[in-house]
Amino acid sequence: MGEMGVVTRFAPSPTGMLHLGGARTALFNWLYARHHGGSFRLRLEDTDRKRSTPEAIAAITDGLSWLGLEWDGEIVRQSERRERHVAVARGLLAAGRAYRCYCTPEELEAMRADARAAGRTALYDGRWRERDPAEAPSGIDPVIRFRAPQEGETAIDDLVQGPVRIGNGALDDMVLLRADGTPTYMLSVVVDDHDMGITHAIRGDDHLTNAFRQTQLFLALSWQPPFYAHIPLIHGADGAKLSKRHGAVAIGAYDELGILPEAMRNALLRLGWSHGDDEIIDTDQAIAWFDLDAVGRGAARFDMEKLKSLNGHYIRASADSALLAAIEPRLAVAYPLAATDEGRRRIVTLLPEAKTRAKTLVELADRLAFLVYERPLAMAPKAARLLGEEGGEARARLARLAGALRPLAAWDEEALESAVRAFAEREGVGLGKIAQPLRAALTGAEASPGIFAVMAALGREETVARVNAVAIIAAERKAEAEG
RNA sequence: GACCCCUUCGUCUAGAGGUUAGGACACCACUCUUUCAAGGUGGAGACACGGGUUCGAUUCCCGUAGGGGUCACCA
Repeated sequence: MGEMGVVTRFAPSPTGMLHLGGARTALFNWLYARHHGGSFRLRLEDTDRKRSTPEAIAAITDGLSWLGLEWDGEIVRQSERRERHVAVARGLLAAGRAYRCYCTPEELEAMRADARAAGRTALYDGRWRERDPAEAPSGIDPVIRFRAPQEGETAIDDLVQGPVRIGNGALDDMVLLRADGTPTYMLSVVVDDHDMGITHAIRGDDHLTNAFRQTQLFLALSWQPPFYAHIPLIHGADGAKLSKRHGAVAIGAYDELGILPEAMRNALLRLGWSHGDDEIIDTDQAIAWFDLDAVGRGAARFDMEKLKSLNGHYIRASADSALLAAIEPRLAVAYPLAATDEGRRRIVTLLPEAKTRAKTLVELADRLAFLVYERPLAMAPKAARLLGEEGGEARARLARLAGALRPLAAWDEEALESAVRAFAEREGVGLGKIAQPLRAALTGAEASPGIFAVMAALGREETVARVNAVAIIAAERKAEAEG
């Protein structure tokens, strides 16, 4: 309910992948828009055509879709709005709020080198600001620079950072139009934010100083700047800004790891934002609670372990059908049986048990894989140890157990449990003495979901067959050796 | 270097001028138990430092240190 008219935007440059930082920026914009009943726009800042690729665009839209952050309206591609940007720059030029600068790149470089050597900030010194264009050297295409205010200061009332101000002397006359006539990012952002009616620009705080420059431009254009909210960056394990070299991983990698989008949203939300002691916050709750005033100002590091813990929670809360759909393809790659009715039946039967044990879909699939193995099962070393040697007591007992189980009237968890317990009593051993070798025989591993659930999922035929595969053969070999 | 921002357990964080400084993940122990998990119970673990202001500061102010960000005809 809320004030209509809130318009946020996620405005990445499609030059690489969508990583955690970008994903969180998108999430915050999306949440803020949804919370206020406004709209969330997607804009591609592709003014640097050389570096913008279709692959990168797909990476962004795929990433957002996976995260469940639907944008409203059409995607705006900045490169397609070039004429408008140029027109605005020309207007500024005509109004005397911009001017032509004929410096060569070499000249600018020398200027900066001098400034650095003198211990000054390497700002453009405005050498063409008041110079007569008649003095323009021939053969040089000029850039158009903004005639920025040199006195006073520029202030923004940032929704996260609070009031921040900077002396105008710390800013220089930025380039609006390049020598080839194309608009720069700084111009495009201002024009597009205005034209799109963006009310709130929520972005990483690496843009904080840009906000001052952009505010100056808005003022020069007599436009109303949006509210700014600069959220702290997510840092890598080394404490530095996430970048391609510093652990920036594409959001899609988390999908491959078996992370659920809702867990990712929850994790990202809790990075720099909190609501008292609440940790598990689903998306509806997040929309209801989210606001900018609870966003912290310190950079946070991403913790994979916490994500996995959250993911485990959301896996446990997921419907079995959804989990089946997610893991079946993963399993079917190696085990075709997973994609059959029988395979699916086994998986679905065991899912309620198995999902309490997995922190990722990959783990879940791994723990369920034994259900769709072909016989004979490969035994893990520890599992083989549980079985003991061929002809040994453990295997002999398993052979007797198979005989006891085969004629069971009902084949469900409850019936199986009482049958096995009764068998253990008859044998005069603890349940563990039966359950562990049985687990090895049925799963090939020493750890698995509850053994009765495993048997129920495998079904009578497969259970008996797997037990006999390790027990009968061994017994026969022993008989052979003795006879 | 200049400008700007930040600093509570290992990590993410709550918190208020007076609290046993709370929670979560991770860690340890116990419990449950057919294994492994999950669950339950308990434990260890933090206010960067120095000055102020104040009856009292971790909280407010100023410094210091440390960390981060920005200084392109990239975005």
